[in-house]
This record gives sequence, C-alpha cells and structure tokens, in this order.
Amino acid sequence: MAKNIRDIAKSAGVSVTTVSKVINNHPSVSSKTKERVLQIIRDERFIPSHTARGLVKGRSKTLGIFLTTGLSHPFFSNVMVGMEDALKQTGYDLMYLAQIDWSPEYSLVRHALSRNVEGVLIFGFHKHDLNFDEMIQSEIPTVFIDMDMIGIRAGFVTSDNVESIKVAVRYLHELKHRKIAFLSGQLDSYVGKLRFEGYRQAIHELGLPYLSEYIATGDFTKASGYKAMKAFLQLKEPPTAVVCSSDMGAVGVMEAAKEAGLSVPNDLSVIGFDDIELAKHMQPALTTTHQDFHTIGYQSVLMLNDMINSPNVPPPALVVPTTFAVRESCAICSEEAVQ
Amino acid sequence: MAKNIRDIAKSAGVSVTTVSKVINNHPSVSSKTKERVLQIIRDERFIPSHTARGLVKGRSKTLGIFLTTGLSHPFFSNVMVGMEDALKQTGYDLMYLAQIDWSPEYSLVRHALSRNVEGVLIFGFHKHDLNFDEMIQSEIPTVFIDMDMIGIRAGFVTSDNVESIKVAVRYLHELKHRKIAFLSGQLDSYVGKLRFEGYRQAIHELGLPYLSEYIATGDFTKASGYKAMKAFLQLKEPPTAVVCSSDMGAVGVMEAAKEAGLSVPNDLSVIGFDDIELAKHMQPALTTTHQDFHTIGYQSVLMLNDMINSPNVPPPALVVPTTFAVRESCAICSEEAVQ
DNA sequence: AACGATATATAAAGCGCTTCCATAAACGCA
DNA sequence: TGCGTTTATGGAAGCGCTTTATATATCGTT
Repeated sequence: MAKNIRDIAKSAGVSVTTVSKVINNHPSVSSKTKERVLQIIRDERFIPSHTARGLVKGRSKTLGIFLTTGLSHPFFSNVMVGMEDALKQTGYDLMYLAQIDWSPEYSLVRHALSRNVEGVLIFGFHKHDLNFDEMIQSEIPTVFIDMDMIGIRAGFVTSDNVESIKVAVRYLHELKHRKIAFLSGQLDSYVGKLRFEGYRQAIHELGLPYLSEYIATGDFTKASGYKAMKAFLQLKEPPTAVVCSSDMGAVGVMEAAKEAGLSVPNDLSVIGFDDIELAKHMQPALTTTHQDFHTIGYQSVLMLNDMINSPNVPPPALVVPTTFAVRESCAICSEEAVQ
Repeated sequence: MAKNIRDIAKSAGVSVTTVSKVINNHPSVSSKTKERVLQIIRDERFIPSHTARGLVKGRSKTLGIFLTTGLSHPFFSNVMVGMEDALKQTGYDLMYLAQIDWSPEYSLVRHALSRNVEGVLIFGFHKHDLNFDEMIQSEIPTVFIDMDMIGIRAGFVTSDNVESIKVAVRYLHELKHRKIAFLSGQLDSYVGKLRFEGYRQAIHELGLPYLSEYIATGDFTKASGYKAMKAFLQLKEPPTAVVCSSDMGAVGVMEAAKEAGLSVPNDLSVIGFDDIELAKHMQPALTTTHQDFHTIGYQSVLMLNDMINSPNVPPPALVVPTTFAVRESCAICSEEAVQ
C-alpha cells in the first residue's frame, strides 16, 4: 500500500535520485524522463513522505503553536481563522503542541525542536508562566501573541491596547462624563497592564483627577465586573461611566447596575473591550473596542514566515489597530458636568 | 547546538544503540550505564528527534485534524478544549492539516499519510464536500465529528440531535402549544437532517398535524431565522412556538417577532439549539439544547486512540447526550388549546 | 578528429533514530 | 573445570528521502 520513492524508481526504470529530482523539480532531468516519472507517480498515487524529507532537509514546512492558557482562550478561534488563511498562503501546516507538562524540566524549546518545527507561535496570557526566556534566547523563530516578548529571534503582535482605552475614555469625556471608573483585567497580564496604562494616560491627558476608588482590579470575568460595580455604588460619588477591560466584565457591571435600579445608558454609561459576539446582541447593545483578531492571527504567521526566511532581519513588533464600536450603552452624562 | 544521539553516545562512551535503549528504556541495559547515560542526556539537554523516531518506527504520536469548514466553525474552540484534555492524556500532539486545496487531485488521505499521522479527526459539516470515501476506505483510522460516516477504520461522534429536538417539542407540547413550527438548518448537513427528523418524529408521536407551512428551511444563521419568522407571521394561523436548529436562528426569530410587536415568551415561545454564550444573556434568556462539546472533543480523540491501539475492533459511533436548558423564552400557550 | 563544455543519469553517503543480530562477559551448576 | 545460560553491549542495516560527487553521453569548436 504505502509506496516509497524506490518503488517509483523501479517502476519508471530510473534511479531514486532521478525520482527525487523530479519531485523537487530539479532542472537536471530531461523533460522526457520527467514526464514518464510524473505519470508513474500519478498512476501509483505516490505521495512523498513529508517526514522523511523534513528529516534530511531540516525543514519541515510545519509551524508549532503553544497555547499556554489552553484552547479555552476566548478569542482563540477567531485568531485561528486568520492564521489559517496565512498558513494556506505560506504552505505551512500547524502543529498544536499539546504536550506541555508544567514540570520544571519541561522545555518549550526542546518540545518544539523535537518536533522539528521551523518556528513557533505562542499564544498566551501571563508572561512568567513558562520558561519563555529559553525560547527567546533560542535560535528558533518565535512570535508571541498578546505578550510583549522580543528577542533576537522573537517578535510579537498585539492589539493597540493603550490607544483603544484612551479612545474609549475620550469618548466618555466628550459625552460630558467626568466621573469615569475603570475595571481592569489581571494586572500581571500584558494586555491587562496596557489597558490600565491607557486609562491612566487618558485621565491624565484630559486633566481629570486620578481617583484610586474609581479603579477596580478584575480578571476579565463577568463576576469581577459585577463585584466591582457593587463597590462603585457604595461610593458617595459613584462613577457615571465605567470603562472595562473586557466585554464580560462590562456584562457584570451592567448586571449590577440594573440590580441597583440604574438604567444603562441613562444613569450609567458602560464600555467593554473585545467585541465578543454577545456585545451586539445585548440590551442595550454594548459599545466596545473591536479587536481585529483575524489580522492578528494572519499577521502573526506571516511575521513568523518572514523571520524564517530572513534570519538576519530583527523581528518586529506589530501593533494592530482596533476599531471603536459605538452602540447603545453610552449616553450624555445626566449630571451637571462637575468642574 | 542541536545535539544528536551520536553526540551523547560519544560523551557517555557507549554505543548509539545503548543510548537508544536508554531513551526507550529497554530492559537490556545495566542500571549503572543507564544512570550514566541519563545523566549526560540531562546535562547536555538532549531531546531526541521525534521526527526521526517517527520515521523509523512508523509511529509519530501525532494525530491530524482536518477542519473542512475551516476554523470558523462556531463550536470549534469548545470541542478543541475537550480534545486538548484527551491529547494530554494519550500523549499525542495534533497536526492541523491546513493545506487543503479543493482541487480534484487533492487527497485527504495522501495529505495525512505524507504527514505520517497515526489517525485523523475530521470536523466538518457537509458530507459530500471532499473525497471522504477514499478516507473511509483507507487504512488510516479516522473519526468524524458531526457526520455519520462509518467504515472499516472510521467511526464518528455527534450529539443526540434527534432526541434533543424531540425533547424540545415535547416541552412545548406540555406548555399547551399545538402550533409548533420548526426552523431547520441546511438539510444537506448531517445535523441539519437529524434535527429535522427529530421534529418530524415528535410531531408524529404527539399526534399533532404535520403542516408543511410550519417548516422553514434555514441555514443556522440569524438571517434565516428572521426571514422564516416573517413568513410564519404571514400565515393565517401563525405558530405559537418555534423550535430552531440553532441559537442564532432563534435570535433571528425573536428579532422578527419583536418587530411584529409580539412578546417573547408571552405571545411566542422560542427554543434554540447549541447553547452559545449569547443564549443565557439574551432578553429573555433563550431556552435551548446544550451540546456537550467538551465531551464530544474528548471522546473523539479517545475513540481515535482506541482505534489506533486496537485495529481489529470495529469503530464505534458515539452519540453524546445533550441537556435541555430551560430559561425564559418559553411560556404556557396563551391561546386556548386547540383540539 | 580531438578537445573541452554541457546535459543527463546514478551511486553512495547521510539526516537521527530503532532494531536485529552477533559477540563478549558474567553466571549457575554438575 | 567445563558446559550451557543469561545479561550487557555494540555493529550494521534500514526508515524514506535529499544531495554531493562521479560517470556517461551529447554537443559545438577548431
């Protein structure tokens, strides 16, 4: 059943070398024999072993991907769609390296190396979970997604988190809001940190007072939003608007607000982040930052492809713009604008 | 940098054979040399090439996955979480075979074979898209997800589509509904067909009249639900309830109903299918069938693992039970129960 | 006719590993 | 002590392919 290059050589009455040359269409084979061999290959439905070829060439036409937070990452599948397109375009298959064990001996690099992948994508959350340093220092081309890791052979791609939040805060400011609260994500995550930074910068640039009681530390979940809003409501001057680091957080905020008898957007304006499917179907539909996951996925494998093909150009960092999706969860501040 | 087994052998002062035996912990090596070799392996951070080993052993500890509808399948990522767990458990890595080209010469089998995978998962939609027959007839163990393909080396796993819809229809019947419409998905898809079949059976078993005007052919999208509901509303006896083949379809139905001034659930009961994230956050929250995607993913790789390890037991078909999630989108029928 | 240059084919080595087979050393037992 | 066994080790072939070096045939020049 499983044919190899020798069988073909025999059938065609040529050497293995010649068959190999035909497969890789090396010029030094006459078009006559080339045709004959090609015909046999077709007839016998022969397909060369990618694996064997990879072994000798050292190139496997395979990329590896590590999901350090598992596949349950909420946007994984969106990012993957973009990756898929780029994979098709560049001719790579993708190996999902599932066998991460979290022991100290485990090495991403070695795992990747053993699988003979030409480059790896790392999609994750927290910077300090795994031995990324080894990865960064290794020879193997790597692109990180949503982590600002950079090295001699490592680049990254991410959304423009800082600017996105600033846009959101400015928007609220234009709507006359002055008491703008912020719900963060985990502050030890790259995006969590940056979104917080965006809030800080915006508040500062707009000349608003920076009040720590308007900052709630959450973890991207609905529960953390709910809890945060409950706390905000205890304040003697509760915020009139809250910008969240995630849509799910915003959902929690809205839920708590409704429970307290507040109407969104009339009594409270809310802004999310991510633009998950749910966002546009909510009541009211959630104003939020739309991340271009497709581009993130697409560009990350293109970047990796470039890194593989041009080992000497330093790996870039790519910041993908977001779009601010204005929907129904924000309104002009009902309070007098306080000075 | 990249070490091989020969380097280790040299360092340890033993033969390549011995090193290999240590790696595979073959019994015929003294514990003394074994320890020494192991130590060197650790010191030199040597990791054997999976690829080379796969070449000689014919086993790659790799599974392949084809996504015939691409990664944009709405439940892909949920299913993958389940797969991931089973991959860890069984020790496989997963190769995403992205290079499907849709030309007639393209062969899933050959692609899989060239990549030396031990088995393949096929996750898709339509039965006739690709040359699945070749796959089914091939030697290579295959499990289909959401397709009823079965062969000497092919099994499948899917949700219990028929029964799930029957449960939904019966539930409506208990709520005194008698004019129960159905929104189908694509009828050339496996799940589309089965859900329709469930509706037919339920109607029949409940002794309700089977009315073709209560059947709308959709395609799982919101748009098709919207359109279907518009049509139902033209009827002189519009349905009092509609069961949908997808949650997104149900969203469309509800939207059309609201536009027509109907209140869900008071004037119209609606049931979805899938239990997407959105479902529980809608107003009213959507009553729907919850598919156990984790189990589907998990069991499909376990099944594949079994097929690989026991080549002689005929591949099974696994039907994973669903749970019916009662929420707020259904109410007792407001009309008199018609006889 | 003799020469080097060019085109075409192949043998053989090697990628990093496993495994069969042979060999050598250590052992048990009468 | 001598025999057959067991235990430990290594040589070499081979998995399916690519690639280098080499051989042979063909050709154009003068």
